[in-house]
Amino acid sequence: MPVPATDDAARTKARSVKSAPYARVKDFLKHGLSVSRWAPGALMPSESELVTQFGVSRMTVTRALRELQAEGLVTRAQGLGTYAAHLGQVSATLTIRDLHEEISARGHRHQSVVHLARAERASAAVAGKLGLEPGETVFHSLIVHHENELPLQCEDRYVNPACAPQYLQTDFTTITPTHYLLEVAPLWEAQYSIEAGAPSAKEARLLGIGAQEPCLIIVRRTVNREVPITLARLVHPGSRYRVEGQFKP
Amino acid sequence: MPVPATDDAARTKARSVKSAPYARVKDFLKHGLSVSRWAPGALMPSESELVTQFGVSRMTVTRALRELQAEGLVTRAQGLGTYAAHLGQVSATLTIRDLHEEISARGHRHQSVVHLARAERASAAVAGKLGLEPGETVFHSLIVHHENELPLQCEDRYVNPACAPQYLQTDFTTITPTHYLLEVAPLWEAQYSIEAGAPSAKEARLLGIGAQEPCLIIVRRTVNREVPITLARLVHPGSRYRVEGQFKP
DNA sequence: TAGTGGTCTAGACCACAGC
DNA sequence: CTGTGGTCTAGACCACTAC
Repeated sequence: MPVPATDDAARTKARSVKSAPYARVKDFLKHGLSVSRWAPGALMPSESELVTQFGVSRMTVTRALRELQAEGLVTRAQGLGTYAAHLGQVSATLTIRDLHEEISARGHRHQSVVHLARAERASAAVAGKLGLEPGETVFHSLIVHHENELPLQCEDRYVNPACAPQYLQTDFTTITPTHYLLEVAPLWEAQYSIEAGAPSAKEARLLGIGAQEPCLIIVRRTVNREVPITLARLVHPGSRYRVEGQFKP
Repeated sequence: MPVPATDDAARTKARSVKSAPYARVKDFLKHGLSVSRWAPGALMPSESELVTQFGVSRMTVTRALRELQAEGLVTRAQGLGTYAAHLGQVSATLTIRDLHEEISARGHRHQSVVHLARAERASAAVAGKLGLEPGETVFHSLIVHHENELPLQCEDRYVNPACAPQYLQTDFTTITPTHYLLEVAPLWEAQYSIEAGAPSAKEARLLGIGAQEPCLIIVRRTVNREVPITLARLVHPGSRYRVEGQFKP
């Protein structure tokens, strides 16, 4: 028989059983919420109650509650208390990956065919959404992405030249616009909509599908620190693409 | 000249200018990330550096960094340091609201037509996804939701009876299944997929649309603490519905 | 051994809500 | 006035990494 239980083993065991105090408080509250111990809108234990109940300091309890608040499971109000949240609307996390990564992750080949990459004068509609004046210069690219030689996405994109002056010099056959723009402006906000619709005649031709085939259309507008960066319309054949996501409290 | 600055005024000004110390640290780092002061993957200032730089305690710095980590803007490793995150994949927040609330919020009328609400024996496919044995009892509802008398969603749903025994007693003309299930099981996880496709013949008939019309189809599976609750297929005419969301670091 | 993050403590002051 | 959350401090011990 080897040496008796080492410190390491004892510590590992203790950790796996007790985990961190703040996590124990958090799990206690989370579990109570999941079994409706506190109904939505009900008053939950105060910080000081949890302090005495768990025998930990207030900072520890505060951290647990703050994380639950960040996750949307409780709402807190100064002077009032902590309340179980109404989960009437569920915020799900939808991960939008760079298409090149997504295809590579599947072990498939990704190929970009550049149909357009030039400077244009902005139309009124485009200018409005990119914060430009109509007639100002705007970069416009039209790229069809293939997965194993099968067209997967038609990417029609307008870019604000002020945010990415080198945009047109990029080799889009090796770097996707999304990837390039992420490097140029790594922190941004985006609004998007997802809808089903028929492709335009041009899109149908580029994607090699029928004019009636349902397509998943994502329209995304990206801004960085109040400055609009880019406007993209991504059209996918419905039979070849779907968006997946999950919600996890 | 009026009375010298009151305490209140001084405090308000101080607050609006300085805000909370942890927020100042956070904003400093966030701003640096947005202007590429630290490129993705680069080493960022250590906690102790920030402590001396801002003249605050370590707990304050820690909080700022922990929140940035939770937001996915930095990655941290014990013994190594804090690194600017690669934002190769963007997690967007997609809010799925109860359809009744969504329609009401637009100031429109919502009407549910119940085409089916009964117990069935689970098929192999449904049983597998709900954690049941084939042939076990499962609740099945088929409801068409209308917005101002126009069909908007065909909701085909299977429910695990163990999670919602009273499901079939619910009056679905006044309470949506989503709303009811949220009350029965307030804390849950969901996986879903969004795709474009043609409706089935039955769905086309129920929605009053052509068999070729593109539809936005959401398939959602919901589980609560390892127990599958419900499986839903939501079919919307592409011309009448879209999903919107946003990403905000 | 030195530097990093991960966590906890025991106090403290403040702002806010309700009585 | 009391109780609530919101925040900060100055220290502490630990685990991990790299040299």
